[in-house]
Amino acid sequence: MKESLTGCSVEESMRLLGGRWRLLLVSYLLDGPKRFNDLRRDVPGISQRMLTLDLRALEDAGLVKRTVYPTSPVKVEYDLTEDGKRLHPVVDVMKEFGLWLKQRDADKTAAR
Amino acid sequence: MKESLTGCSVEESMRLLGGRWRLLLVSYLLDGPKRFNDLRRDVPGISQRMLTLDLRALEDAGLVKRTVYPTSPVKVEYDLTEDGKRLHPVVDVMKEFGLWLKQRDADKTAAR
DNA sequence: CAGTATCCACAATGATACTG
DNA sequence: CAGTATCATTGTGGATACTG
Repeated sequence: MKESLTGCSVEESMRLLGGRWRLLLVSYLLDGPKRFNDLRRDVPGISQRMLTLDLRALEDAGLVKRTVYPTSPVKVEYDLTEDGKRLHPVVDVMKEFGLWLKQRDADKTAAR
Repeated sequence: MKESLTGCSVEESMRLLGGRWRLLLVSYLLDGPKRFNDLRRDVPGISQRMLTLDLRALEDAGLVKRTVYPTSPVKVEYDLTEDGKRLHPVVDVMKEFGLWLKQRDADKTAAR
Protein backbone atom coordinates (compact mmCIF):
# COMPACT_ATOMS: atom_id res chain seq x y z
CA MET A 1 0.00 0.00 0.00
CA LYS A 2 0.97 3.55 -0.65
CA GLU A 3 2.48 5.70 2.05
CA SER A 4 0.03 8.48 1.37
CA LEU A 5 -2.83 6.32 2.54
CA THR A 6 -1.32 5.52 5.90
CA GLY A 7 -1.19 9.14 6.93
CA CYS A 8 -4.75 9.74 5.95
CA SER A 9 -6.00 6.85 8.04
CA VAL A 10 -5.09 8.81 11.12
CA GLU A 11 -7.36 11.51 9.77
CA GLU A 12 -10.01 8.91 9.07
CA SER A 13 -9.95 7.72 12.66
CA MET A 14 -10.03 11.22 14.03
CA ARG A 15 -12.99 12.16 11.88
CA LEU A 16 -14.99 9.39 13.45
CA LEU A 17 -13.68 9.56 16.99
CA GLY A 18 -12.48 13.12 17.26
CA GLY A 19 -15.42 14.61 19.09
CA ARG A 20 -15.35 15.48 22.74
CA TRP A 21 -17.36 12.52 23.97
CA ARG A 22 -17.22 9.64 21.52
CA LEU A 23 -14.11 7.86 22.63
CA LEU A 24 -15.10 8.54 26.21
CA LEU A 25 -18.44 6.83 25.63
CA VAL A 26 -16.65 3.91 24.06
CA SER A 27 -14.38 3.66 27.06
CA TYR A 28 -17.40 3.21 29.33
CA LEU A 29 -19.04 0.76 26.97
CA LEU A 30 -15.93 -1.40 27.19
CA ASP A 31 -17.16 -2.37 30.66
CA GLY A 32 -20.23 -3.94 29.13
CA PRO A 33 -23.68 -2.95 27.90
CA LYS A 34 -25.15 0.21 29.34
CA ARG A 35 -28.46 1.96 29.27
CA PHE A 36 -29.01 5.52 28.20
CA ASN A 37 -29.21 6.95 31.68
CA ASP A 38 -26.29 4.83 32.87
CA LEU A 39 -24.17 6.64 30.35
CA ARG A 40 -25.56 10.00 31.43
CA ARG A 41 -24.43 9.21 34.94
CA ASP A 42 -21.06 7.86 33.80
CA VAL A 43 -20.33 10.95 31.76
CA PRO A 44 -21.30 13.88 33.89
CA GLY A 45 -21.43 17.00 31.78
CA ILE A 46 -22.76 15.46 28.61
CA SER A 47 -26.15 16.72 27.49
CA GLN A 48 -28.96 14.42 26.45
CA ARG A 49 -28.65 15.80 22.98
CA MET A 50 -24.98 15.04 22.57
CA LEU A 51 -25.38 11.62 24.12
CA THR A 52 -28.05 10.81 21.56
CA LEU A 53 -26.11 12.27 18.65
CA ASP A 54 -22.85 10.56 19.49
CA LEU A 55 -24.47 7.22 20.17
CA ARG A 56 -26.20 7.49 16.82
CA ALA A 57 -22.95 8.30 15.08
CA LEU A 58 -21.24 5.31 16.67
CA GLU A 59 -24.21 3.17 15.77
CA ASP A 60 -24.12 4.37 12.16
CA ALA A 61 -20.44 3.54 12.07
CA GLY A 62 -21.27 0.01 13.18
CA LEU A 63 -19.32 0.32 16.41
CA VAL A 64 -22.25 0.31 18.79
CA LYS A 65 -25.38 -1.80 18.83
CA ARG A 66 -28.65 -0.40 20.14
CA THR A 67 -31.15 -2.85 21.54
CA VAL A 68 -34.68 -1.89 22.52
CA TYR A 69 -36.54 -4.07 24.98
CA PRO A 70 -40.27 -3.46 24.51
CA THR A 71 -41.05 -3.30 28.20
CA SER A 72 -42.92 -0.42 29.76
CA PRO A 73 -41.23 1.89 30.10
CA VAL A 74 -38.89 0.83 27.36
CA LYS A 75 -35.38 -0.24 28.15
CA VAL A 76 -32.64 0.52 25.69
CA GLU A 77 -29.22 -1.00 25.85
CA TYR A 78 -26.09 0.12 24.11
CA ASP A 79 -23.29 -2.31 23.55
CA LEU A 80 -20.10 -2.37 21.54
CA THR A 81 -20.17 -4.51 18.45
CA GLU A 82 -17.25 -6.74 17.59
CA ASP A 83 -16.06 -3.90 15.39
CA GLY A 84 -16.45 -1.48 18.27
CA LYS A 85 -14.29 -3.65 20.48
CA ARG A 86 -11.45 -2.92 18.11
CA LEU A 87 -11.33 0.44 19.85
CA HIS A 88 -10.02 -1.12 23.03
CA PRO A 89 -6.35 -0.41 22.22
CA VAL A 90 -7.27 3.09 21.07
CA VAL A 91 -8.97 3.82 24.36
CA ASP A 92 -6.12 2.29 26.34
CA VAL A 93 -3.47 4.33 24.64
CA MET A 94 -5.49 7.53 24.92
CA LYS A 95 -6.16 6.88 28.57
CA GLU A 96 -2.51 6.28 29.22
CA PHE A 97 -1.44 9.41 27.40
CA GLY A 98 -4.09 11.47 29.14
CA LEU A 99 -2.96 10.24 32.53
CA TRP A 100 0.63 11.03 31.75
CA LEU A 101 -0.37 14.46 30.45
CA LYS A 102 -2.34 15.32 33.54
CA GLN A 103 0.49 14.14 35.75
CA ARG A 104 3.01 16.17 33.80
CA ASP A 105 0.91 19.31 33.96
CA ALA A 106 0.26 18.81 37.64
CA ASP A 107 4.02 18.64 38.21
CA LYS A 108 4.52 21.71 36.09
CA THR A 109 1.97 23.64 38.10
CA ALA A 110 3.40 22.39 41.38
CA ALA A 111 6.89 23.48 40.33
CA ARG A 112 5.78 27.08 39.81
CA MET B 1 -11.66 21.64 38.80
CA LYS B 2 -12.85 18.46 37.12
CA GLU B 3 -12.69 15.10 38.81
CA SER B 4 -9.62 13.02 38.11
CA LEU B 5 -11.49 9.93 37.03
CA THR B 6 -9.75 7.48 34.77
CA GLY B 7 -12.29 8.04 32.07
CA CYS B 8 -11.62 11.72 32.07
CA SER B 9 -8.04 11.21 30.94
CA VAL B 10 -9.41 10.00 27.65
CA GLU B 11 -11.25 13.28 27.49
CA GLU B 12 -8.07 15.09 28.39
CA SER B 13 -6.20 13.52 25.50
CA MET B 14 -8.97 14.22 23.07
CA ARG B 15 -9.15 17.85 24.08
CA LEU B 16 -5.54 18.29 23.10
CA LEU B 17 -5.43 16.00 20.09
CA GLY B 18 -9.03 15.95 18.98
CA GLY B 19 -8.80 18.43 16.16
CA ARG B 20 -8.85 17.42 12.55
CA TRP B 21 -5.15 17.87 11.90
CA ARG B 22 -3.15 17.68 15.10
CA LEU B 23 -2.53 13.99 15.38
CA LEU B 24 -1.99 13.87 11.65
CA LEU B 25 0.72 16.51 11.94
CA VAL B 26 2.31 14.55 14.75
CA SER B 27 2.29 11.44 12.59
CA TYR B 28 4.36 13.21 9.95
CA LEU B 29 6.70 14.70 12.53
CA LEU B 30 7.45 11.20 13.77
CA ASP B 31 9.53 10.81 10.59
CA GLY B 32 11.82 13.57 11.77
CA PRO B 33 12.01 17.36 11.74
CA LYS B 34 10.07 19.13 9.06
CA ARG B 35 9.80 22.64 7.72
CA PHE B 36 6.57 24.58 7.45
CA ASN B 37 6.13 24.00 3.77
CA ASP B 38 7.11 20.37 4.06
CA LEU B 39 4.12 19.91 6.29
CA ARG B 40 1.89 21.80 3.89
CA ARG B 41 2.89 19.35 1.20
CA ASP B 42 2.52 16.34 3.48
CA VAL B 43 -0.95 17.35 4.53
CA PRO B 44 -2.77 18.39 1.41
CA GLY B 45 -5.95 20.18 2.33
CA ILE B 46 -4.72 21.96 5.41
CA SER B 47 -4.78 25.72 5.22
CA GLN B 48 -1.79 27.84 6.17
CA ARG B 49 -3.87 29.21 8.97
CA MET B 50 -4.71 25.86 10.52
CA LEU B 51 -1.17 24.64 10.10
CA THR B 52 0.07 27.64 12.04
CA LEU B 53 -2.60 27.38 14.72
CA ASP B 54 -2.19 23.67 15.31
CA LEU B 55 1.59 23.81 15.35
CA ARG B 56 1.33 26.60 17.93
CA ALA B 57 -1.05 24.53 20.03
CA LEU B 58 1.28 21.54 19.95
CA GLU B 59 4.18 23.82 20.76
CA ASP B 60 2.31 25.32 23.69
CA ALA B 61 1.57 21.82 24.94
CA GLY B 62 5.29 21.09 24.86
CA LEU B 63 4.94 18.37 22.26
CA VAL B 64 6.62 20.17 19.39
CA LYS B 65 9.70 22.33 19.27
CA ARG B 66 10.02 25.20 16.80
CA THR B 67 13.49 26.20 15.70
CA VAL B 68 14.23 29.26 13.62
CA TYR B 69 17.44 29.39 11.61
CA PRO B 70 18.27 33.05 10.90
CA THR B 71 19.19 32.51 7.28
CA SER B 72 17.68 34.50 4.46
CA PRO B 73 15.00 33.58 3.82
CA VAL B 74 14.46 32.16 7.25
CA LYS B 75 14.22 28.45 7.76
CA VAL B 76 11.93 27.11 10.45
CA GLU B 77 11.99 23.55 11.63
CA TYR B 78 9.38 21.73 13.63
CA ASP B 79 10.35 18.69 15.61
CA LEU B 80 8.75 16.51 18.25
CA THR B 81 10.03 16.96 21.77
CA GLU B 82 10.68 13.95 23.97
CA ASP B 83 7.19 14.49 25.34
CA GLY B 84 5.82 14.62 21.83
CA LYS B 85 7.38 11.29 21.01
CA ARG B 86 5.10 9.78 23.62
CA LEU B 87 2.43 10.13 20.98
CA HIS B 88 4.01 7.40 18.87
CA PRO B 89 1.76 4.64 20.23
CA VAL B 90 -1.26 6.91 19.92
CA VAL B 91 -0.51 7.57 16.28
CA ASP B 92 0.19 3.90 15.62
CA VAL B 93 -3.04 2.73 17.09
CA MET B 94 -5.05 5.42 15.32
CA LYS B 95 -3.38 4.61 12.04
CA GLU B 96 -4.11 0.94 12.46
CA PHE B 97 -7.74 1.56 13.33
CA GLY B 98 -8.14 4.01 10.46
CA LEU B 99 -6.71 1.52 8.00
CA TRP B 100 -9.00 -1.19 9.23
CA LEU B 101 -11.96 1.20 9.06
CA LYS B 102 -11.23 2.24 5.51
CA GLN B 103 -10.79 -1.35 4.47
CA ARG B 104 -14.06 -2.36 6.11
CA ASP B 105 -15.96 0.50 4.48
CA ALA B 106 -14.43 -0.24 1.13
CA ASP B 107 -15.69 -3.78 1.42
CA LYS B 108 -19.10 -2.53 2.46
CA THR B 109 -19.29 -0.20 -0.52
CA ALA B 110 -18.13 -2.92 -2.88
CA ALA B 111 -20.87 -5.19 -1.57
CA ARG B 112 -23.62 -2.67 -2.27
C1' DC C 1 -37.01 5.86 30.61
C1' DA C 2 -35.28 7.37 26.53
C1' DG C 3 -35.48 10.16 23.85
C1' DT C 4 -37.04 14.81 20.08
C1' DA C 5 -37.43 19.52 18.85
C1' DT C 6 -35.76 24.19 18.91
C1' DC C 7 -32.89 27.71 19.38
C1' DC C 8 -28.51 29.62 20.41
C1' DA C 9 -23.41 30.48 21.59
C1' DC C 10 -19.04 29.73 20.42
C1' DA C 11 -15.19 27.08 18.60
C1' DA C 12 -13.08 25.14 14.60
C1' DT C 13 -12.02 25.48 10.04
C1' DG C 14 -11.73 27.54 5.48
C1' DA C 15 -10.79 31.30 1.76
C1' DT C 16 -8.38 34.96 0.42
C1' DA C 17 -5.23 38.59 0.56
C1' DC C 18 -1.12 40.49 2.20
C1' DT C 19 4.03 40.72 4.36
C1' DG C 20 9.08 40.79 6.19
C1' DC D 1 9.79 30.81 3.13
C1' DA D 2 6.95 31.23 6.77
C1' DG D 3 3.95 33.23 8.21
C1' DT D 4 -0.54 37.33 9.63
C1' DA D 5 -4.91 39.46 9.07
C1' DT D 6 -9.62 39.41 8.02
C1' DC D 7 -13.89 37.62 7.03
C1' DA D 8 -17.09 33.90 6.17
C1' DT D 9 -18.86 29.35 6.96
C1' DT D 10 -19.48 25.06 9.29
C1' DG D 11 -19.35 22.16 13.25
C1' DT D 12 -19.83 21.16 18.03
C1' DG D 13 -21.94 21.50 22.14
C1' DG D 14 -25.42 23.46 25.54
C1' DA D 15 -30.23 24.92 27.50
C1' DT D 16 -34.71 24.17 27.69
C1' DA D 17 -39.07 22.31 26.81
C1' DC D 18 -41.74 18.60 25.34
C1' DT D 19 -43.28 13.33 24.32
C1' DG D 20 -44.63 8.14 23.84
